[in-house]
Amino acid sequence: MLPIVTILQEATATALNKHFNQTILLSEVLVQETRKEFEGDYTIVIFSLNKYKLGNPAAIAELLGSLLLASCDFIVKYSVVQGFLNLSFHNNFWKKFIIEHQDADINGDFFNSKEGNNKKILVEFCSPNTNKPLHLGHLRNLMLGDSIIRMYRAAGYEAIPCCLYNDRGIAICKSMYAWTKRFNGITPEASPYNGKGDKLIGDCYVAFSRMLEEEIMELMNNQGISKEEAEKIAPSNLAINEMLVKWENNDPEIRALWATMNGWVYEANQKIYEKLNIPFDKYYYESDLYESGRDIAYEALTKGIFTRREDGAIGIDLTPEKLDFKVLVRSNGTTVYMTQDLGTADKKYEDFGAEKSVYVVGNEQEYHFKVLFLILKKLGRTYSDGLFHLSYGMVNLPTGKMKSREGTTVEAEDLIDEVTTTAYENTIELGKVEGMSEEDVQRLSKTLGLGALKYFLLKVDPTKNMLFDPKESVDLHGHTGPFIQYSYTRTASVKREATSRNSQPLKMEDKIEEVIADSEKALVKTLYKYPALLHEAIYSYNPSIIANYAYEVARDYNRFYHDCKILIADKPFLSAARLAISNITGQTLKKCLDLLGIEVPERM
RNA sequence: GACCUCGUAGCUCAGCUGGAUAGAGCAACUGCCUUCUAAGCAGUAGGUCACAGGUUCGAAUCCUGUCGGGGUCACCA
Repeated sequence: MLPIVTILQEATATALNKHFNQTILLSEVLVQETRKEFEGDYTIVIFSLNKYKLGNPAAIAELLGSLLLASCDFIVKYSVVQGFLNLSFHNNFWKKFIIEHQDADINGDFFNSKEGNNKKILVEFCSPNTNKPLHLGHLRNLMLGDSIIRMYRAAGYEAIPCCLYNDRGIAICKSMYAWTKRFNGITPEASPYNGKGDKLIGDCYVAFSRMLEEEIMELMNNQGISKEEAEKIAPSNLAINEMLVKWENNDPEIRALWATMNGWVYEANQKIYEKLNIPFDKYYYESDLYESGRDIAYEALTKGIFTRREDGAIGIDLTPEKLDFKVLVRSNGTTVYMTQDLGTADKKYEDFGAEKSVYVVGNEQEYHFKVLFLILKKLGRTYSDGLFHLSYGMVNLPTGKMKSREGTTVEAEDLIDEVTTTAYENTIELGKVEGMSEEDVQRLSKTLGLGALKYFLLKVDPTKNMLFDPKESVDLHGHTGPFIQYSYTRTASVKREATSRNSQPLKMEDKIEEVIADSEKALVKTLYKYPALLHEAIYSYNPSIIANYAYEVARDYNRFYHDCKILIADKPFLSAARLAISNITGQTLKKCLDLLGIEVPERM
């Protein structure tokens, strides 16, 4: 089924082409929903055709109106207001939609498309370091990545979630060194960590910074040297550099410590992924990949794509692209971050052969990915056109920026626990626990708490920086996840009640006029838009489109619910129609939330 | 310094491929539960769409400039 906008564009172009013997492009025909203060369903903006010099807009609108009325059987009337042609659809059009979709299921054709044709798309997200716990920024990342995966699956792609662990390097050495110095013998099982090894490692990382600061202060005071000089000779800094060298030389002791401490973090993170219900199909580790781009670099050098600079460094001159010379192998023969990414890109393609590959990474790395993709293209990688950096904005706190070294972060796990607790308290307070076991209440609280958190982070345009207000994130009213979940439970409740009353489905012969009155129409029109919005959300890698649409559906439904009695004993056809609308709404809300990774309860 | 990005109600955000009187939520104030769940609905109030020019039938939306916030510009990751 073609989207209605396309149908109207085609009908308009066909009618006018014939009448004026001109070629009007579909894309030049502007079709939009009629504003609610005017009569009509869809509007054609005649001004948009000005460039074809067809004549006075009002006259063209009249003409087009009569042509469309004749050619499109679903149009029942039209009106012209200035240069706007407002088209009213026959109630049958909406009724047909309701009848055809009253049994639609979230796994069915209406809610999913096949446009992906089972093509593979790899989505890398989260990308944690192993030297500290996951924080709020990772949560935004995780939820975006998960939602992208879900949206692509709904569009018929084979979407593969993967996670790259930055498990080596100087940062991990900092935590390791601090642990040996200050925490030796303390394991995640010890108090106050209660099994949370990521927190222990995070504390080590912070401890290292303090230790180093103390040393630098002491050196500066005692030896009267500058801060830069003090940094160079501070024992802790010397020690971690030595550690890094030992690690690279496979020193058994260092490697063992490294493996143990990383293990703590993997375990802790895994628990969080499980809590969030965000699984990965594949994990990559920097420690396996960090030298993998070297061969590519040397090969590119022989092909003349890369060049050797006078100082011996190998890289690529991107000044023609108005970028700089990018070094990929240092003059001492070691590789850089970008080189590793070249190797990783090849490895991913080797593993999955995905035509599309998305990196969900913060916008501070835009330059990095711009250069990376450009180099891969110059290297002639066939997959390079399918690479996309989903660049998302930072999450700020009311108190300012998060800095892990200063301990001003919001840790992911704490936040998840907090929203769950708040949801629990609210559920109790509202007296919604009747007939529920303690276990039910716990499960509901988790569903609602996570719903609130995920929705809060996903409703904002991913490319924009956002402010995280802890109070607002656990709110259950208004433009929130729980509001949408609540709206779903209303549909579920109506459905249960209808089943017990044995309501019959809507049939074609049921009265049209009463079935789609004004009270129902706004909601039906909103429901009708789902496929177009899914397409738009996928096309723009933007789950917030789905989030905001779900809110629109929920709001329209609650208005409808308030204005219309759904289960009316004396008017079975009307009841059937409203029940059908309610059911479609329920599935739409469930599907939208599912695309956002949010579960729905049946009661709340 | 150069480049990128953002600036919409007290706060958080929609709207931005140019279209009709700029929309929500939160916060404030008013109403509405004997009814399919009030985690809801309806209403009041709140705006020079940062500012100044330009493009045109029409600009929150496009262009230029100014101001303000954020980011990037490594042989760091």
